[in-house]
Amino acid sequence: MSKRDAIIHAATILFSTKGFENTRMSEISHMTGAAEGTIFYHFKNKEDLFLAILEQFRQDVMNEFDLYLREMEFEDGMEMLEGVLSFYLSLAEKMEDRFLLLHRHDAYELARVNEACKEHLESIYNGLVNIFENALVKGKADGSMVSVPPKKTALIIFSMVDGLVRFNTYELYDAGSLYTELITACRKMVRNQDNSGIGDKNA
Amino acid sequence: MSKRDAIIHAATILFSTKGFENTRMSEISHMTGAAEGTIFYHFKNKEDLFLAILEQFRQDVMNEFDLYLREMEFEDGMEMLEGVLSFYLSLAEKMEDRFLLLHRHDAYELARVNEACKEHLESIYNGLVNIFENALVKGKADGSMVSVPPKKTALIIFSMVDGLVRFNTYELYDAGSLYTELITACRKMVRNQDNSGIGDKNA
DNA sequence: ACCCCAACTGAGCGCTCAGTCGGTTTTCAC
DNA sequence: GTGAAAACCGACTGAGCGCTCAGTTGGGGT
Repeated sequence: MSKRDAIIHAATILFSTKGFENTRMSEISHMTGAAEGTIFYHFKNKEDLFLAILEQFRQDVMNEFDLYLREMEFEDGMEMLEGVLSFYLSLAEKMEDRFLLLHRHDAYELARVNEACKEHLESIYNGLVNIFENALVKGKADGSMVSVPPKKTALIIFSMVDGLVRFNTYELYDAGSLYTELITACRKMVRNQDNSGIGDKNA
Repeated sequence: MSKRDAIIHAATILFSTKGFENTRMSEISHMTGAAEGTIFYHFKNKEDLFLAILEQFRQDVMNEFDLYLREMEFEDGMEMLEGVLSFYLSLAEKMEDRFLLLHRHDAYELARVNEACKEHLESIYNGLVNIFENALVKGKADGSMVSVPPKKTALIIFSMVDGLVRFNTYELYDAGSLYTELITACRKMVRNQDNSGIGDKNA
């Protein structure tokens, strides 16, 4: 592992757990065994290091999803949605620290003044929401779901699952025990079962 | 308005928009006209000031909900859920800065080392989730909803609405345009009508 | 053997900022 | 009016931190 990679790795953990501001360059240095000067040799400043981490995260997440979607074959949109949901949750567990990074405010702060950062963030979010949206479009086409506005519904589903992951990292509730309820809730939201008009056929 | 109140007010805005770490005591001083020494006369340190803000927020939110629930009379649980949802969203707009504070990571960070902070946070979240839960229990009792696990469903609904508010503050999507979809989604999740055997409550 | 240069080093500079302290003003009970 | 306490003030301190820079190292090319 090169010094540069080691620095990115250590900084990811520290930025995630302690936050950008609360992480000292000296800590990263100490954790990697690299001198402080070395960090500034590879990254022009602390902010630049942060962006490198974000970019790496984006690539890794998208790669994971690409691989997953390529190797899976879904019967219909409903099945795809469920698959994508649970894969998202497993990813959030597997890459826990970096998801935490996304759930901090540091990146959004930086995005206000740094165009590159804003692009990274939007690209990450759009990528994720698109995956859900694709499932919804597929489900609509094959009749496994009712006709819902795909983009908006995707956003709602995303905010739901993202919120749960957040609960977990905040350690306020055990979100893990909510996974089955989450899937059930999503299914109810979009399933095609009673053919009523959208929501107004009350028994 | 006393100096102390002015300090809390200014600090709330600054902590919300700039974050705890990024807010200088000198800024709070400048914004209020109070000298820096005065801030430390009223609050023993920066952290203590932060906790005072949190506590104030908790009280205000709970007061608002108490008032709302007292003056409203709901036909059934379903109506209550919708009312509570939209009131939550309007509150988030009205108290935008303080909700932003809740969506930052500062408080959760502090909660790890500060017991009082953790208690404030849990009390805020439990208070909010309970409100949704009460609506679900009511709906279950009066038959306007299917039988769902109230606590878990309340958590899911809460994470959904909270996620939307977050989108808004992050300015990534216009969550406002999603409000009607949100209500629809919730209704589908819990409504009592002919379901294909999942939850079978009678009309 | 020699050079070159990318990689790396770490002491230290310049600055920032939470918190202090000695003092002044305001308030108010008697 | 008087005294004392509460409220307020702001220059100052000192620890901490991002970043610099002059110098070292080591491996590959000739």
